[in-house]
Amino acid sequence: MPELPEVEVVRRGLANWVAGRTVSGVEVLHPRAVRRQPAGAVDFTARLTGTTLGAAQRRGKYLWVPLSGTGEGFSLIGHLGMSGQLLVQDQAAPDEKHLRVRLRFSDGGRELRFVDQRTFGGLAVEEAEDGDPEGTPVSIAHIARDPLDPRFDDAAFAAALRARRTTVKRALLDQTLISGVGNIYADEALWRSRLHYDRPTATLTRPQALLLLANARDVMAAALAVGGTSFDSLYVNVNGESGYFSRDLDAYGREHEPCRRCGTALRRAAWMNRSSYFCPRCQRTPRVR
DNA sequence: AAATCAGCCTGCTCGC
DNA sequence: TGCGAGCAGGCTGATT
Repeated sequence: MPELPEVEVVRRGLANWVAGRTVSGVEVLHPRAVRRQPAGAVDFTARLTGTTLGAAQRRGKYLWVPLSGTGEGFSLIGHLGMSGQLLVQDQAAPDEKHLRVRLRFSDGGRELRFVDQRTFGGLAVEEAEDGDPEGTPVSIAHIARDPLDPRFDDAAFAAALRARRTTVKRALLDQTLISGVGNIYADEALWRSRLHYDRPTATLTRPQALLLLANARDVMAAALAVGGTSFDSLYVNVNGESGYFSRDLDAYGREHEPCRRCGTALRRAAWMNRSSYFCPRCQRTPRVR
């Protein structure tokens, strides 16, 4: 499941392979893939056809590609959801089973395909938020900056985190507070910080909040570095089977395996319809809830 | 206003 | 072998 590092790999791929190319044709094979387009697939196709793609941008897990020419002022936005992939493919390559959207280009080169098994992801063409100098699309503007963004404000984050009346993992997954963090990197950052997922945010000290942020940033940067090395330049995709599961995870998916700090068997707890992996010794359960 | 959570979606694995 | 349950879980929108 793509989180910030995986989406960043895709962004780089888009910047390398589709920037500067003009869209000659659009095919929507599943309407759900463009459900965020208010006027539907026909409108999506019309707005995209004939435009030229710019350099891909990213905030958290969202991507957007500014359009020029007939699409000036608009962006193609994308979210991979749980299972989305953006692939640069030969036109002759057979359609993927879960191919949802196809973009062809006027140069006759490889096409861009949006493939998504579970259709939690999607594409849309959207205008920039009014007055935003960075051209952030409307539906992305409410998302907080991510920790790899140079303009992320560490001190403001620490203060906002401590002001919340919730628990720390919920806060990490709240994309309006900090973006890009998903279930995997949340568990990794908490393990590195020796914090239990149910720790009330209000009980964190400022140094603890800053340490948690630093750990989240570090683990995502380290994953991005690994993702870069295993990135297959033939594709602009995240391929779950080709190396991203070999990341050096310390917590996620390691139930019953020894903690790399203290040797205690890690546990998995059901949490919010998902799982939390933690060390019961290093990450003590908060006494008061 | 902030916090919470059902629902969306498909493929795979497991137990019976 | 078939079948249902459980699991993977980010985000939207509704509710409290």
